[in-house]
Formats: sequence, structure tokens, C-alpha cells
Amino acid sequence: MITIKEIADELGISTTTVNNVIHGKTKEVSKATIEKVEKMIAKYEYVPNMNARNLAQNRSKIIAVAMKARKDKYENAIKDSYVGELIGAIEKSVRTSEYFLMIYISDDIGEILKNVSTWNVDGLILLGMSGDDSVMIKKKFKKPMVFVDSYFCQDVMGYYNVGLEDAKGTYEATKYLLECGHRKIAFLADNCVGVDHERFIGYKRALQEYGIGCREEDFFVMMPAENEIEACLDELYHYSEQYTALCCASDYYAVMVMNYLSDRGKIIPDDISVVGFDDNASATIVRPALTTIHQDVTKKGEVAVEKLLKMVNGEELEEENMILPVKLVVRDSVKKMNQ
Amino acid sequence: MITIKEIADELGISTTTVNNVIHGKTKEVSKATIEKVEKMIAKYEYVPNMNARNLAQNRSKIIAVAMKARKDKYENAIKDSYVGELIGAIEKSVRTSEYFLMIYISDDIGEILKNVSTWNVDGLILLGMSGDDSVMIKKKFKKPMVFVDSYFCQDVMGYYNVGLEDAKGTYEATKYLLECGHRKIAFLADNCVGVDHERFIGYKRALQEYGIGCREEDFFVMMPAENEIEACLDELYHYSEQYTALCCASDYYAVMVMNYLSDRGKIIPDDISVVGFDDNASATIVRPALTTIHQDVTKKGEVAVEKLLKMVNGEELEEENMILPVKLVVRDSVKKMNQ
DNA sequence: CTGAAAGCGCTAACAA
DNA sequence: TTGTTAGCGCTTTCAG
Repeated sequence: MITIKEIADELGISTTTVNNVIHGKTKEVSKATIEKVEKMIAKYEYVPNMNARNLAQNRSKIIAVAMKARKDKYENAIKDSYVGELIGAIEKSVRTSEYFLMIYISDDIGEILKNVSTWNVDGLILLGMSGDDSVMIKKKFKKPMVFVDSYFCQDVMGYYNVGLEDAKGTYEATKYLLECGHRKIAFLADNCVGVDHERFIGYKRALQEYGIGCREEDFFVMMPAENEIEACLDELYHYSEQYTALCCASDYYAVMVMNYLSDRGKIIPDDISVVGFDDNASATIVRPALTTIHQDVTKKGEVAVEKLLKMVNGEELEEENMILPVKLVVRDSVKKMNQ
Repeated sequence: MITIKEIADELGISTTTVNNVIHGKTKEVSKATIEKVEKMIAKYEYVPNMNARNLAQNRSKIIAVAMKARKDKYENAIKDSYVGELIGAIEKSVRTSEYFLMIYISDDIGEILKNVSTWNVDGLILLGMSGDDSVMIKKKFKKPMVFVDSYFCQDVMGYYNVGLEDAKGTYEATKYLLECGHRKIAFLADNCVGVDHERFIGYKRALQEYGIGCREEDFFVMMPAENEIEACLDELYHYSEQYTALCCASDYYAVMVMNYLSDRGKIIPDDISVVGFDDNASATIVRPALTTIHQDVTKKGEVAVEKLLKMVNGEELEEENMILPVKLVVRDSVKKMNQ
């Protein structure tokens, strides 16, 4: 790999001049030298050394996406279809903006912060952070960052987040179930904080509007680890007679539950109806096709990168919390009881 | 962010000493100074500057995975479940080996090479490269690299690849169809080079063993672009009466085809049987569950990283082409004609 | 056991 | 229009 200095020496000119033509600051350089330099660059296929450039400029051209991943849930986080699509969209946006993407996945915030600062990244996108994580990160990392899918404590300011109408989504889904005549509806998720908590809220609100209470045992909490999930599904199967419908916090579980139950003889949606959340690929693959809440994951990634790069470029942002819309997509997994 | 120099100054010692304790070259440092330095490091949360370190050492601690992605097929490459799982496995392996992962996706080899050399990456994993791409890359990039799923021209040497028994997979799948009594079997893929060509070979070989010829029109080539796929599926539907079974080069298409056909009234597997390849999540989601060829994608990613890091650390490798096994997984998408 | 200093490749302020 | 030079933070050789 040839360096600026070598080009300069070979041409008998200064590094500044070479540097200037490399950066198109060509107003102050004679035509002749420009051509000479460009010929050299082409001939030797000059490529800048990012480490040197970054060191000199105290930046990095790197956008990092950091994800806090529960060990039991994400043995391979990117394999998850939601995470995969989101990171794919982020990757594409970052790349087309001439930045580079680095990925840190860990359940240890400290480790994530160390990596981020060792590379001096220009901006940070944070996935799966809790409220507590957020304040810690905000305190330690002083450069632009945007959270995705985070819910913060009320009073904190200066956080940028791109999220979803989570509560509205499950509210719509549950209301749809109610309108279809369902009254015994369980909720299903693998945790009850952050996004899933909001989704639970939406579910509850819809029930309340119909004057239906919600008992603690109507919330089925799934344990995603491979050696535990079976037991959870089995328990659900065991209690499934008590419900006519299931409101799931994600398509992932909706589809899993549908197949588990139908493989054990339950007819979906006649014996039990199911709604999901996310509208990912599996929602259209499964049969009956899944009625679910659609979100635009790709858009989410794009918006996150767009917001972040604006901040990286010194712009001040107005909205602090960008909420993307959701929409009910009716397919075939819900029975209309009242027809 | 505090620097080595600042620590040294504050302590009234030299940067060399500080550096030595940072790197555990502690034999030549007195207990007292070690403690002082470590206290400083903890207090100010010293984190090394990678750009500086890399510049000084002429390396980067970065492993890059570069993927050549057809524009029509991969609008968002990581969203694809095969790519997502593979990259996820690579990410995890890279991370646990204390390296950092950068991702470059492009259909322009030149651009990929430029990025790779601008960051001075220590090693490179290449996805989706054709034989031609490979020789070009090999010529330009002089550091350790391993290809995944590539097929090279016969005579080239010194390439490291981790691949699959592709031909064997479709051979087994097709043989299984034949054993079940199927004689009119179409093949379905979106290209006919590299991996998919091998898979086609396997299909043909099985047919030949049964004395069955294979006409050109039995190869259905799908066009993955959103605005073209419908027409391809429609054509397949149109000709589907002529076949009793479909051998698909990937689960992606197998599942798509199953749903397309069954939504149009075809009964699977009674009207038409389907086998896939990959055994990804959708194979177990779709109903009837897909009979397919299983591959261990995670293993593939792990092996690629493991091989690569060995080379990065100066080891010479023996095998140049690591072929991972495949295995037929029988589920419910194939009809037994002979029972 | 400790320190001085050169150098990695690039940038940018200043000089000419 | 072009050149000089002092860094950026870390490594490493060599000398004490």
C-alpha cells in the first residue's frame, strides 16, 4: 500500500499538495500537478489508511450498533428475524452514507461502552436497552446516539429514541379479538418490561374498555431458552381450554404457539385464535396465515441512522422520540365468534 | 478519554512503563509502580485508542465479512435467514476471539477491496463469490481470507473455502423423491452457477441413476425481484400439472412455492410434493412441514472464523476446502406414491 | 527497573 | 500555488 508521502516524494512535491488533490481541494493546485497526482493514485491504487486518518482527526467514520442481548434468548441474535432485518436496514443506511458499521452484542453494558470508546465511534445505535441501561450509557458516552425500542423513565431528557406505537398495537389487536366476539384472551410474552410491557398495557386497556378484567395468570411468560420453552408451551396447551384467543407480543411466539397447538390437535382458529405482533416473514408462511400487527422494521433502521447522522453532523434535532405507526393486518388466524 | 502519556505525566514516569503494565509485561516493573499505574487506569477508566494502536502496529484487529449481493435478490441481505444466521455465527465467533467485525455488502468487488484495505483488516471472510471474483480478490488481497460457499475453477490453489456437500444434498433429496415413486420432478433455483449449479448437478445425477432424463424446461429459474417473482410463481403454477414433485435449491423458494400453490388450491403433498434445502426456520413453520436437506449454518460460520484466525496467527492450514456434511430431514411435504 | 525518542500515515495550521 | 512541520496516541528499540 502506497502512502501520501511516497507519492509526494516520487513526484518531488509536498504531502500537502497530494493531500489536497485527494480531498478535492483543487482550487489551489495547478492543473499539471493535479493530473500527475491523480495518475499516481490510479497507478498505485492509493487507498487512505483509516487508522491514520482517524487518529489525526479524532474521529472514526464508524457507526456502531450495540445490542444488549439476553443470553437465554439470543444465542445468535442476528438470526432472529426482527434483529436481522433491523440490522440489515441499519447496515445499508450506514453504508450508503459512507460510514462503516461495527456490531457489538453483549449483555454487559460496560463491555459495549469499552468497545465503543476504544474505536472512538462517531455515533451509536442502541438496541434492547432498559431504562437503567440508558442512563448509564448516557452518562458515559458523550457522542451522538439513538436508542431503538427503548422506554425511559419519565423525567429524563436528551435521549433520542425511535420506537413504535407498541401499546396501540396490542390495543388494536385485542380490540379486534373482542370485536370478533372473544372474551377469554390470554397474553403471551417472554418478559414484562420495556416494549413488551407496553404491549401488555395495550392489551389490558382494550380488555378494560370491554369491562373485562385481567388476571395475573392470563399472562403467560415464555422462557426462550431451548431447554425451557417446551415446558412453557406445554403449560399453555394445558390451559388452552380456558381461552378462545391468544394475544402474543411477537410473531415469533405466535407462530411457535400456533404450530405447537395445532400439532397437538387444536384447530386454529376454531379452537383457539391467535394474533401476533411484528408481521415478519413467518406470519405469512404459517397456515392459517397470522393476523398480526404490522411494523416497518426497515423504516425503523433507516430513521435511526438518519437521525444519528444528523447529530453526527452537528445538527440539533427537534423530536426526541420518534414513534413509528403500526397497523393491524387481518389474515386467517382469528375466528369470528359472532357470525 | 485519558491517554498513556497523561497517565505517565501525572505519575512522573515514562510512557514505556505505563505501556508495559497495560500489556502485562510486568516482569520488569516494580510492584509499587504497577500499583500506581493500575490505580490510575481504573480511576480514569483508561481505554486504548485502537486507531493509534493499529497505526503503530500495522494491523487492525478487524475481521471483515464481505458479501457480494445481487441487487435483485438482496435488498436487505441480513434479513435473509441463511445470511442472518451465518453472519450471526461469524459475529459471535469473532467477538469471542477478541476481534471486531466489520461488514461490507456490495455487488462491486472493487469497492469491497477498497474498504478492506482502507481499514487494513487482519482477515477476510467472503460470501457469495464466484470463481472469477475469487481470482480477482486473491490477486489483490494478500492477507488471510476464507471463502464460504465458493466453487473455484479446478486448477487454482491456495484458496481456503468452507462449503457444503451441495450436490450430495440434492442427490439425496431427489433420490428420496424417486424412492417415494415420483418420476416427474422439476428443479427450482434462481441461478445456475456456484452452489445452485452443484445442487442442480446432484438432482440430475439422481434422475440419471433412475434412467430419467432431464429436459431444460424442468429447470425453473426464479427471479427474486419483487416485481418479477409473481410471474415466475405463476408460470410454475401453470406447469405444475406436469410434475408430481419439486426439488428446490433452497427452503426460501420451497416454502414460497408451497404457499403459492396451496393458496391456489393445490394440495401439498398430494397434488405436488416439495423438498427444500437448508432446513431453516421456515421449514418447520410451514405446513405441511418441509422435507428438506439440513445444513449446520452456525457451524459453517464458526469453522470459517476458526480457520481464518489460525491463518491470522500465522499457522499454516492443511485442508484447503472444508466440506460440511448435509443430511436429509424427512417431514411431511412429500407424498409416498407407492403405498 | 525505567526513560527517551523515533515512527506508524495522515491532517492542518502556518509559512513561503 | 506549494512546502514545512507539529502533532494524533501508541509501540518499540535502545540506552541508561
